[in-house]
Amino acid sequence: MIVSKTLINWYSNNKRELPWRQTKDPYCIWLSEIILQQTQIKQGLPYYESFLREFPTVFHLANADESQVLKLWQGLGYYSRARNLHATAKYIVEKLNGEFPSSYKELLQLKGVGDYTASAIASICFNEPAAVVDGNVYRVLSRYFGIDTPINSTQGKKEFKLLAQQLIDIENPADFNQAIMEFGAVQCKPQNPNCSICPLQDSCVALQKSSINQLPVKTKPNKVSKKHFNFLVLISKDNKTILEKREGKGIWQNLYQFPLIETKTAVTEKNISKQLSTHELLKEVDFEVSLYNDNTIIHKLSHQHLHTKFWIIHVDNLNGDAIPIDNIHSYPVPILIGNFIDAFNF
DNA sequence: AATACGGGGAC
DNA sequence: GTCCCAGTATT
Repeated sequence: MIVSKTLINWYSNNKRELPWRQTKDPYCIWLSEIILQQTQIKQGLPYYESFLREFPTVFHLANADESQVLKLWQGLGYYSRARNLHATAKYIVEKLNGEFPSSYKELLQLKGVGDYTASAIASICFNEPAAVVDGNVYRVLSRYFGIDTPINSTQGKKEFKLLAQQLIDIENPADFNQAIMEFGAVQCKPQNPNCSICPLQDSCVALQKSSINQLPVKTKPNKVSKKHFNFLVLISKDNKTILEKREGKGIWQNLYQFPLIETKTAVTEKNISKQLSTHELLKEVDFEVSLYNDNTIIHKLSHQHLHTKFWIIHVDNLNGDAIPIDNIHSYPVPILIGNFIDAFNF
């Protein structure tokens, strides 16, 4: 693949001199990779130096106290990395005689080592053609191939990993992996990359389509939206009520609920009464309304908080769609409704 | 499939 | 403020 060669060539001419690039010792590579997870080189570099000074080998690290490791990690964040680092060092010393696993598959078993880190160590130290996919690789590939699959979706992770794996130079996986990452960090950077000096400018899809700034696509974590649900618990003198089936998409499809009035904001009894008098089910009907729950029930779904009020509405009669309250348990209902039914003394 | 997990750098 | 950074573990 010509792209792979171009990247490796660019790397040989442009790579920064970094201490972990002077060695293939798995301990050093492992340490550097853990430190650099979600961490910029500038921030991680001093920690790499101090860790190697304090713990020159995996045996030194394994013999330390966890608090000593955490102290040295102080300020770097994501402290589970430090705890896993220490635990893994002990594991390697005590169970593996101080010898690092040498394949992607085995490395993946280590605490704190995921797909990325296992690939990095396997390729750099053991020449295994396991493609790394980090934030840089997502950016380079999405732009070069013009792929807009969200990089934080399951689909995207699969797709980009496969693409990187197809692209990797099996003759030189170590340099290819580091090349594409370094290229992403230095040349194909997030903001305002200088594409006029890019060695891939002639074949970059995003550049042709002027979509460099649109890629990669990352779906925003949906903010939790707040909704106000008002359920109308209608009760007739002959002990009937009304349940409605939820149609269409969205939550609770095909489940049953009391007639619902969704409002933009929380409503008062006075406020809801006004709406009720014109409601389809209550037109020209005498009714008496009261609020069941004084405290708003906040039902939490993944991306919605449902601020819920149950309004008890007594009427003389209900039409033919009403069901006997005694049958209410035969209908599938959301937990929110089910909890109310169980708690309410019909 | 979401979410928690840190802190700093770049704009 | 917003986005991003050589991601992983847990729910």
